[in-house]
Amino acid sequence: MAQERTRTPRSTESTTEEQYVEVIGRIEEQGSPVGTAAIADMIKLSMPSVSEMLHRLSEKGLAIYTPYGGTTLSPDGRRLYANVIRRHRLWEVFLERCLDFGWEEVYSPACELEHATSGEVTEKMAAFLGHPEACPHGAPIPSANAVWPDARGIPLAAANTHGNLRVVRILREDDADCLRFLTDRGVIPGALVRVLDIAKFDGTATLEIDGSIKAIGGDVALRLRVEPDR
Amino acid sequence: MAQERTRTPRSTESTTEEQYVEVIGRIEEQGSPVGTAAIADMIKLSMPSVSEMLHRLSEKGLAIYTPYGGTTLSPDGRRLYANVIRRHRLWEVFLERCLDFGWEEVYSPACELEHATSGEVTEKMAAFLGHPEACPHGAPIPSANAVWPDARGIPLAAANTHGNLRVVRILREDDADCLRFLTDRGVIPGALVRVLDIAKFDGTATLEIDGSIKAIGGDVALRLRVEPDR
DNA sequence: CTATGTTATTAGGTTCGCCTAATTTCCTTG
DNA sequence: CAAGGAAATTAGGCGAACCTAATAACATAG
Repeated sequence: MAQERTRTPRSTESTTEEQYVEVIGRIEEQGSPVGTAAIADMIKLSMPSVSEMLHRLSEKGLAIYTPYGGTTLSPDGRRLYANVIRRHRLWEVFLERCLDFGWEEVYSPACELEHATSGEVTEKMAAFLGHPEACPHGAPIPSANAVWPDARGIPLAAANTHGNLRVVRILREDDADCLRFLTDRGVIPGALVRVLDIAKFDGTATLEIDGSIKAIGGDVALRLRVEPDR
Repeated sequence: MAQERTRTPRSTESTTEEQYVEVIGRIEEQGSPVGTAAIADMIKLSMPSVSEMLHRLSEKGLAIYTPYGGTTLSPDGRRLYANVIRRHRLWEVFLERCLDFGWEEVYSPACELEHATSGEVTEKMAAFLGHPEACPHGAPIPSANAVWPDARGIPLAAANTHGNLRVVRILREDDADCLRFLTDRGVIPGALVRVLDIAKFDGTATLEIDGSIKAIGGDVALRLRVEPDR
């Protein structure tokens, strides 16, 4: 309602700024260069809008931005990023575990909730959920003081081809279509798979899952993280 | 994050508009006349800002606004109001029941969350919480199709002075100080009280609660709703 | 029935976020 | 190393939501 004029009792960052910081962080984490175009593409806004906001984030000390040269999160920006991701992924856990959403559906409602969540609510949620260390996609949840747990899993292509592998994480949790595709094939976090082949040519993977054989395109295979099953 | 440009997949109402509608609805429900000043006061904005927004709400068909003459919610506005209140109070139930917030603290975090909650999340929350009919303050939660359950309780002053009464609702759930005051005295929803006296002069009430005697000022007493204890 | 104060609106201005069109910078390829 | 194209920025504008100062409407008390 109103009365509390604290839109968000976190600091002075607007929802919009948080969104930009989140997008920049995600691109950085993918290892891609953080260009204005990449941000604009992911956030679905025009490049001039992004360019303008980068100046603002830079002034605010959240990003390090060199015109024509790309963008990085500053230490403050990285702290905020960890915080936003923490809120986001805790909501994802809640939505899947308590509200009966599928793991492939939790991303977007979490995006809406994350910016409306105070620190107090965040920490009480974490306690309520038993301080989970990963979201339903297997991605790590940073601690309240912005420390990241060790990322679990290695790329499928890097795994020993012999022996059983446990799927521990799937990247690009925003790509609902891809997640549904993988769900169809049984490739979900926690699944046990065996690699029959990975094509040298384009990375297409042939997997045995639950006794049946499934093929996964190279692009998608790159998004899987696995661990040897002990 | 981004990608989903649906700020809120409900309709086309902005967060801001929802806030105004909520405030107007609450004032209406109190029975007070809905003047620009009352809205401005509750929402903590200047009167010109409110005046401007009333024109916009009027155009959008959410409010019926006569310049110099006051405002009412339109049927559409009333529907939206019920919807916002539903989200708000479901969050309050969740915050109190699951996250260990006190009933006097749930109001403002719920204000932040309510505008970021899609219909799908709302209904799954309702199911998760067992379709509660009242918030922690005893206020009714409208159904998904905007039907209000019967309001429980009668004003303290209207209750039979002899016999035990059950506190079933406390109005003005936004007034945290008052709620804390009442908590101190054990006047919380569900408490059993006996009226020893209600001053004719100013309504000051003398109550017996849990074996001890407590006085409650007339203004506050007006906010209590009770039921005869069977 | 006029004077006065309260209530409300109009006028005019700001900031934030966003856009399109025009221009600039940079990189690459012939 | 010039030319072309991709990437990015600047220029100029717009709407939403806010504000202060100035003005108008209404209600009521003398």
